[in-house]
Amino acid sequence: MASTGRGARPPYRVIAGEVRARIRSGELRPGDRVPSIRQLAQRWGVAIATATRAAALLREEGLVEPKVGAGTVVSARAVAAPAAPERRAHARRATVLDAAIAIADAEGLDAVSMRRLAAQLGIGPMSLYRVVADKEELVARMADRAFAGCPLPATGPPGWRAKLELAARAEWELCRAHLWLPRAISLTRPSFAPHLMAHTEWILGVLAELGLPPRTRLHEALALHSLVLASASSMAAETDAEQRTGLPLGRWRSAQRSRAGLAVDGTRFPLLAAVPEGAADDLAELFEYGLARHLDGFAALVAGR
Amino acid sequence: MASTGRGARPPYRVIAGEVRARIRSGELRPGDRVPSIRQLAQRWGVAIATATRAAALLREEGLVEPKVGAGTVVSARAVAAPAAPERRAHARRATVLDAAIAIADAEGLDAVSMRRLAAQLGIGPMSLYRVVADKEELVARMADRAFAGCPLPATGPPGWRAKLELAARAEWELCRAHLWLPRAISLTRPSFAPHLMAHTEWILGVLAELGLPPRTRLHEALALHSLVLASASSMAAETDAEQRTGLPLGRWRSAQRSRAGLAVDGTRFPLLAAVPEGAADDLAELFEYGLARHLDGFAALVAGR
DNA sequence: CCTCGAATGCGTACGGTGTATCGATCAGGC
DNA sequence: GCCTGATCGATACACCGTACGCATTCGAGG
Repeated sequence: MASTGRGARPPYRVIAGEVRARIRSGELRPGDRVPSIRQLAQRWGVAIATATRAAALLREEGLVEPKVGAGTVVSARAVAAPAAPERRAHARRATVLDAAIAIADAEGLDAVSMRRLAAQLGIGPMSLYRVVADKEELVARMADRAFAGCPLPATGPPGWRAKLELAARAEWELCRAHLWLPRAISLTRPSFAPHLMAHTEWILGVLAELGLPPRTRLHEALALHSLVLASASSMAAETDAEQRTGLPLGRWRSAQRSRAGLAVDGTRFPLLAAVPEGAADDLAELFEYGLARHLDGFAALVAGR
Repeated sequence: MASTGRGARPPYRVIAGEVRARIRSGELRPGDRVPSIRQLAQRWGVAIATATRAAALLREEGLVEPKVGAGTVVSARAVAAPAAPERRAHARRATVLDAAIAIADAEGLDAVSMRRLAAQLGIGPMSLYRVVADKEELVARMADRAFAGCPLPATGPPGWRAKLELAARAEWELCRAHLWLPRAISLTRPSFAPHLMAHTEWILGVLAELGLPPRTRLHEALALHSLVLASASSMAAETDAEQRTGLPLGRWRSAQRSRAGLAVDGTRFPLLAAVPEGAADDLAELFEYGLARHLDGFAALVAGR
């Protein structure tokens, strides 16, 4: 939760809202010039940067189009081609996201703070907010960009099962390379980013030939996705904890047992205690188990109709 | 990551380490008195509380045994039974955890900060650290306590499938009641807390009759667990985002589409666009779909041997 | 009785976080 | 040379987890 609570909106939002209302009401019509940034700043008694932020908000919403040197006008209808500054921001984003991904890969997602990232890039922390609105958006875009490294072939192997396995394993491998990915994705709203959507689209394409109702197709695609993420986030939690405590899983378990004062050895949880040492260590094996069972079940569904 | 980085250990750990070294080296032998708390405090130039903390650490490790009124001596071998103060801490923990759970239920896991929780209880923030060592431990214990509200019958319905469905749905319902649970659990090391272990134990009990190798049994139990958590964490992310942005999923999607400048409507992702509106909204249905497919697949595995 | 270990509570402080705002400067159309 | 919008570095705020200091109390040996 941000420092600004539920009710108190920051000034730049108030200003943007006022202008937006004037546009909506028809007082300002398409083509009209909206108050300049300095006019806004003076009118509201705020700094230029604040007025700039309000203007940027309106621009992002597609309500206005800035003409450098000639003021800002109310845009005609929808957004035209993204203006030059938009393209520039897009280019900057790439380097910012790459740096953020590098940090997350090396030291985990928690190490990616705005200050740290800015320092890495040699810029001020606040400069990042010209490229992303939020930290949340930063993380979401990181996840999407990482997903770009998970390309699926135009024509995969023959058979739907091999194709689905391919897609699931590709995503799994991606999560293995970027351990922060599952956390970043589960923070995002489901299927936000374009590359992630492309992945889902590919799977939907595989499912299209099977004669299932569209609702079922979507369920299957999302279920596969969840399957990968669940295993991957276990793996991430595991290696993360291992790094933090310095103990591998086995040793940690026994340490916890004695500390918690639990008599785990047979008396309370005999079956759990009987599990062979290190049976859960190989998360990849666990993932393959879950995938196999799920696809077996799905095959039964497909064959059944 | 805590403020104390990798290298700089807090003083109380340094003190404890020093004493520990003297015990390990044989300079202090079992039965010998270790320096009193006040002696330690004076010797290191720290407050009594810090020396107490160091002594508490050694006590927890079972290296020393305090004799009230007669100093602290190096313990003979292992730890004796947990003393009365341990019980008192246990009782206090319950009220602390209940308060924390209440906050998390009402306002989400992020609203549970040490300060906030302490304020709720009318105590100082630091008093919490007498009951839990960490925020991490707090969250883990919260999850475990919540899991206590997920009791499974001694003798469930007939048939392994009905029993597994019962267990999975019980966990699902629990996550539905406590939306923060999936996040809290995935932060914890897998199967840490006793109640969670009891759940796993119950499932292992169901699987015991099927004649599968132990490794497979564990895989199945963990797979079921993951299945529930994956769906539940999607649900949590969804309702959380809905609260924050105030938009339900459908509206948010269209807003994002226009903002991101994506032409989603058919040109780039035709299959995704063709999915009926609101098909992914019912997470419960998605969960049931995943559960059914998985159990079908597992049934095939059971029948196959 | 006196002293010691333990528990408790409250206050302060440090270093971190995300991000709103300020003030000044840079680049380009009229 | 005006004005425009774009950009940057620095400051500030509120909050976080938690280490540490200090004062007090309790209950059990010596």
